[in-house]
Amino acid sequence: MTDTWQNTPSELAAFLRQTILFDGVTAAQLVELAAIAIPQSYIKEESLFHRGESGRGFFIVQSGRIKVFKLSKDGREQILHIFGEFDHFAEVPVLDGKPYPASATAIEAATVLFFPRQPFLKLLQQQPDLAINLLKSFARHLRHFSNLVDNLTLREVPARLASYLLHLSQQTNSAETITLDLSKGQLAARLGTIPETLSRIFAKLKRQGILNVQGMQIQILDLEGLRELADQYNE
Amino acid sequence: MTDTWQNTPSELAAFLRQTILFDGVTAAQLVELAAIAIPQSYIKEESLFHRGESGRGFFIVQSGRIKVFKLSKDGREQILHIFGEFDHFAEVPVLDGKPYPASATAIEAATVLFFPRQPFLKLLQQQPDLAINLLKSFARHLRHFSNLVDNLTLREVPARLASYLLHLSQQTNSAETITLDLSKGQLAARLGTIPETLSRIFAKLKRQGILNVQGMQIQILDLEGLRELADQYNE
DNA sequence: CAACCGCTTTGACTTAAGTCAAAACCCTGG
DNA sequence: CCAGGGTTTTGACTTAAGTCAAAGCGGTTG
Repeated sequence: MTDTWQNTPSELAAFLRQTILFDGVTAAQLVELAAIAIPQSYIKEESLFHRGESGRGFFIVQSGRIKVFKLSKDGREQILHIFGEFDHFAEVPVLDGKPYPASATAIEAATVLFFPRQPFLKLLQQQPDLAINLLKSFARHLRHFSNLVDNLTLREVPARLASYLLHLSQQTNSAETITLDLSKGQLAARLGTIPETLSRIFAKLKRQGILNVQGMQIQILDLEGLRELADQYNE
Repeated sequence: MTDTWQNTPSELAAFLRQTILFDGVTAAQLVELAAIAIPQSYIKEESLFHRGESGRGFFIVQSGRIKVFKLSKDGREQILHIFGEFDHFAEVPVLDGKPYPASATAIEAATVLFFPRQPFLKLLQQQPDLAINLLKSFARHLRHFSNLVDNLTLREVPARLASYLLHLSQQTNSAETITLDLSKGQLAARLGTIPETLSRIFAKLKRQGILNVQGMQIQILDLEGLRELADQYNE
């Protein structure tokens, strides 16, 4: 990890203004917040923190992507969440003072702003709007988790993959052809499975004429079929 | 569901004072909160709300227990959380205005206080301390979920059961012999499995001399063995 | 006290998904 | 342009856990 200092205070404030977390915060408050933020940069695969470490503060992503994940005793990985530009994460330890419940690693080169716990807590108490914003963001996370649990335990892997692809295809309105935003290995960890299983499911969907797969390029040949698959319960 | 009105305002305030959510709230504020609370009572197995319904408000448990759960398309149930006295739940829809992400049912006769969304939101904005309390409680829930995910996907059923039993035995300091707080069927749904599987695991642990099981009474014969089992990663 | 209903257990079987190992496939960098 | 490293795929096999059906076991209630 490298501390970076190329952000001028006003650049920082301009960036913070774009995050949902600080939406509606006054200019003066934004300056205070910017004052406690510590810019950091991470190279690909570099770890931000490990499960169990004491929670020194939380992060906002300026560029790149960060994965938050759990590891099983024998090393299998379950990705809980992937955060990109303007997202913030690891606020839980800020509030309860306990250790990070999961680990975080940059899946590509990334720059983040680090907000140390104590100074941030003080600002949080002074700024009710900020607390409400944070509450909304927690609500979003809780929803995400409740979704994740039902995906992982109540639906099988093909259905999870189908949902994921449909979700991707909605985001990129290029509909027909989509590009995976993760390596197959990482996608497996996101979907709660292993690369071999994922690979086999891709092969099956190809055989069934639902998809065309070459590398990270996925062509959806049978959208309806994919929807049906996902419909083993969706959102 | 029955509306009940036997709570006098001061009784209500006295009760609210005991919840973590309203810890540190001034007496005046407590009165305001009590004024918007609607006491309700539910019989065993009665539903409080279903996944997908619009989120009209949240609840605090006065007595009894409520389970919050997800259902798979073919009817399998995954319990996300069980709430007891002084606990509050379903605040997420209050903050984001979206539908309930899961369903809730009384697992035994219960009385709850219902707080309608809009009036509560107004109070929330006026009371920064309340917002902080709610943030802490969200933090607790998020931790719970992150734990749940790793249990359900990274550990197998015997380990989950072992953890559950150890957890129970810690709560009730009666160590050796514990009483399940859920029927076996419900326990299975909590652990992310089905009654048959749970039953078989109990049988195996009996055979191995780790447990003695008769009905809801569990005797831990080999604490160390149980710990090892759970140690396929615990918190 | 017997009939009945719901929970729990047991048995036999199926299946989704994981393991282990080897081959194929890309790249990327010298 | 080729070598070598990581990633992905394929194959053969194992295994945890689910399904379906039947039996066992209370325990409540008329």
